[in-house]
Amino acid sequence: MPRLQNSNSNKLDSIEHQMVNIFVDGARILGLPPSIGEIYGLLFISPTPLALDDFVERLGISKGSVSQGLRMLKGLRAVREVESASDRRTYYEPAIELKRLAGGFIREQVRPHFKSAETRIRDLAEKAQEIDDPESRKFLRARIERIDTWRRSTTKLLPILQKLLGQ
Amino acid sequence: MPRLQNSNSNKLDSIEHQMVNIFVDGARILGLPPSIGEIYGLLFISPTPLALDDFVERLGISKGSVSQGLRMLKGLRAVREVESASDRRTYYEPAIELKRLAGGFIREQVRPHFKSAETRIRDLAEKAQEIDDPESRKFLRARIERIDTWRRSTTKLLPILQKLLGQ
DNA sequence: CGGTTTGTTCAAACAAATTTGAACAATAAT
DNA sequence: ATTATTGTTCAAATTTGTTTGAACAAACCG
Repeated sequence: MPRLQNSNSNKLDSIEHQMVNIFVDGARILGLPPSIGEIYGLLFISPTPLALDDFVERLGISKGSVSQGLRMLKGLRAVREVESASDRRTYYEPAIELKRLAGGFIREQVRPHFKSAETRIRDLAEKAQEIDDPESRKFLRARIERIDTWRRSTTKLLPILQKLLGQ
Repeated sequence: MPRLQNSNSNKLDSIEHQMVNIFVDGARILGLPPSIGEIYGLLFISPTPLALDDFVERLGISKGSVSQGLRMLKGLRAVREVESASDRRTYYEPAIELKRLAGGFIREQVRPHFKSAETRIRDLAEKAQEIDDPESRKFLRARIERIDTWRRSTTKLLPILQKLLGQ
């Protein structure tokens, strides 16, 4: 049976909706699922902490999505749990400092890739030594060296980046 | 009818394969399709420029994929056309300077998002003025201001980033 | 010309990522 | 103890993104 809704409960109002969309776009840039953007976005404009059911109701997405989304956002240090003595539920607050958000993203999403790239490049360099033709070997070595230079430059840049986002 | 293959033609050898995989991973980090990584990766370890059919044969992917992939890579300035007087086909060479690659990616994939975000944040700021409750209005304005600060910081960072990748 | 080569386009097929929802565990309330 | 509440898990369903391949256009060749 459909029930009446007041203007603030079940349907996102226009501003909330626009804000959430901006974050969905932001998530897309970062290669994160839309639900992550929705959840963080709603939290970002909420004047009070929110619990799982609030996201389900106001975003109209499943409990499962919200649970997984919050887990990922916790991993990214983009949300924090807030304890509330009076309530069994876990409430969440957004982290809103760009530096911290960038730090979490770099740690969780960027560094692991670079770490695995390091290994794979080393493997490749070894294999390249076994090549017979000196011409080919030289060329390949130069290319592998090039990628590794990229990797090093970029890795060194990450902390600088985070620092520059500090203010 | 299956035909015999020599060891350099149809099947990627082990090193080529490993190198291509590294680039497929790289593409994933950047949110680009695997085929883009394959194409650029193969080109990166090729001592000579390659034409469309070379990619089709050596990567075993369709002509359509290669055509679209090369178009995107051209847009990103990650590959360059090389003219060859003796041949009708268009050959490609990779751009291998990190600075240039980063520049292309920023221009094509990052800036457009920021540009559209700018508009959407402005719209949002206008809408926020129409809110009646002064408390809510104040809070929302602060949040919108916060996002816009993020946007400005990040936008200002892009050229610096590119510069720092210069060596 | 008519045939061949080269490359593009785009709807359909396919693959991968995301979301759902029902089953479940854990804890609290009665 | 029994029921209600809160949150998790994960296989299946759905959605989204990627690749394919056949049809086509353009340029060249004999």
